[in-house]
Amino acid sequence: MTGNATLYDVARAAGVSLATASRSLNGSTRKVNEEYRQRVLAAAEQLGYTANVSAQAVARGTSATVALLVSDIADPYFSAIAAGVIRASEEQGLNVTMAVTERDAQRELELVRLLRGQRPRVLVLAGSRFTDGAGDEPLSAELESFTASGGHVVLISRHRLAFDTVAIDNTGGAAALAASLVDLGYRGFAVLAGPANLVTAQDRAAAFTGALPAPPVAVVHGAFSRDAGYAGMLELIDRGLDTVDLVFAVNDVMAIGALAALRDRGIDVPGRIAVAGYDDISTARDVTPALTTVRVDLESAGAAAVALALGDGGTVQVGAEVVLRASTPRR
Amino acid sequence: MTGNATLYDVARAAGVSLATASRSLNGSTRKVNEEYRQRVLAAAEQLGYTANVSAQAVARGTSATVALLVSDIADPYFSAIAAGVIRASEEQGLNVTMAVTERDAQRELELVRLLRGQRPRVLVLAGSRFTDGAGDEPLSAELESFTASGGHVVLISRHRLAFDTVAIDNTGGAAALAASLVDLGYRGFAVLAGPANLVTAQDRAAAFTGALPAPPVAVVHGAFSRDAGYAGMLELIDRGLDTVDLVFAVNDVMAIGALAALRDRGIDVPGRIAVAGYDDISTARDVTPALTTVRVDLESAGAAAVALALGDGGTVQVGAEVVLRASTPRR
DNA sequence: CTGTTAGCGCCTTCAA
DNA sequence: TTGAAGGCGCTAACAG
Repeated sequence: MTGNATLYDVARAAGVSLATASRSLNGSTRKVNEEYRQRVLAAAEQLGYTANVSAQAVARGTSATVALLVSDIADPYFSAIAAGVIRASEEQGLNVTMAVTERDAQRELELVRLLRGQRPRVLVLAGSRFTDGAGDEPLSAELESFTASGGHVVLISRHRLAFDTVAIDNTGGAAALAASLVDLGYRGFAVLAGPANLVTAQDRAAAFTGALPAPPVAVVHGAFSRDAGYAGMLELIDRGLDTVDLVFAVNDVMAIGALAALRDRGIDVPGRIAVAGYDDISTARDVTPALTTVRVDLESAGAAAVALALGDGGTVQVGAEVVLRASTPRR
Repeated sequence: MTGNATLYDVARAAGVSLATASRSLNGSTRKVNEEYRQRVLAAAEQLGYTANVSAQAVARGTSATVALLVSDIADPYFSAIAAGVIRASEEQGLNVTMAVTERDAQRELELVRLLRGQRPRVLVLAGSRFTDGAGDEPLSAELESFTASGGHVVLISRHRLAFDTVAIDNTGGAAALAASLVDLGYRGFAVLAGPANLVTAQDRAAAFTGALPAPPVAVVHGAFSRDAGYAGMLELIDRGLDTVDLVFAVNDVMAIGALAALRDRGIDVPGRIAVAGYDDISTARDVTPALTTVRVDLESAGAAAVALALGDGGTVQVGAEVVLRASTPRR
């Protein structure tokens, strides 16, 4: 067989009209003679027919797809979210298409435009906004015109924009973590605060320091990555951390980088200095010492996003829960 | 603005014909009066026009999409591959749509049919086949009729099927690892061999044991996951590993599970027993002790898959390189 | 170089 | 219930 079988082909093979074939294959309310139906199904099977979803999308004016935009799919944070989005989408018979922004606002805007071209039913944006609101304006406009044309937009963890959103509890979790650590006896804090212009990073850092009895000894900014965590920790070390007994990294990936830096410099963790992160990515429990962190159910967040879009919209919070592990023993 | 602007709208707004609008917006070889062109562009901009890719796909008879099928996107192995596929696709102006099989052959087949419906230009299947060939037949048929209709199929790491493939060096790497370990003085080996019916797992295990001077002391099967690695290691411990001085897990995720089990049982690594894995996922270097493994550049493999599809096809090997770390010191 | 006009594959009124 | 026919948004000959 060469070339894809078309609906017309199966209709002819089954000896029925196009309409009947369409109705028995993809139609909504079935009202087609059972015998015809069987003939069509058989013909389709025999010809290896698969409906051309593009054509369906054009004809119906809407496609069965969910478009997902993430910063970096290799980052466990986003791959967990993606897993949730994909699972929930598939359950609803929706396909997901996906693109990665590499944390570039400009690129993000382009990709949103591109994805809009697919006329997806839902557009999910995961990843935090920038605090300076750079590029917010055109993005908002783009998203608004998308919703105006019947699409659903769901934001994961970026509360600055006015769309349905799955909020991740950054402030509550960070504050609770700070409280727990103080409770454990820690007194001198340093913070690997991540990008100064990323809302999520800033929220976590601010809530954490806000819940401390005294201001942190040091705050270092850097990218949201493992390597930046490593570099930031080195910087902290070089600055001297005599009065520091705990380093809080605003995400686990950075915390793991920090652990590596401490190890490489021969500084005992948690003996000399304790470390805590945020997110509870799966490797958090596998590093040594196991990392104290704040658990966020990212996969649920992803699933919630599509549920929100397909449901009544609004905002939903996914909780954050402090998970104390070996990296922060009682002091 | 309500509803999506259509090409017809912008043509009218610009005072030109549909064809001219099409040509200046999406046309290939541009041969349109610059003034008209500007007018069209302005109108498009003003109306917030985005080409309906579905309509384009229907009209052109081909879509600009790459469909990617992975076993589990939350698994770092697959998310690295996905990152490569996405990056390379975007560089070529292709969108990627993605689905996850959850390692279920039946589901995989369904998803392939579903994805075919999108008439993608390329279909990338990542993830190993089953040794029993279960479900190979219908899958092959499906893939063949896809290629027959002009699509490109690329398999990543599953050499049993006759399509273009990005082969991952499982045997060479495993053999080299075995040799290195023997060289380091290890003599008693146990293998966490993963699923008995997964080609990749089997290849690695077989090549590893084949390169050993004597058969391994023990071989345990289980899923390809962290938890299965943990469970398998416990089983090994319970069987008694007096003569074992090294455990090889056929992938890093399992190896990390094994490390956790050893830690929980208070067994010193690498003092009492050494551990090695495969893949060199990014956390391999962050666990303690850092994991000896075999590096496979998964992201390159993903990128190579789309290059292959867009190029001349064939088979490409991505190399494997032994990476010795602290988990396997000289004995 | 521009506009007209068939389609692309499918869905969906509208009569029959 | 079935079939014929128009239309979805866009592209690609085809004439002008």
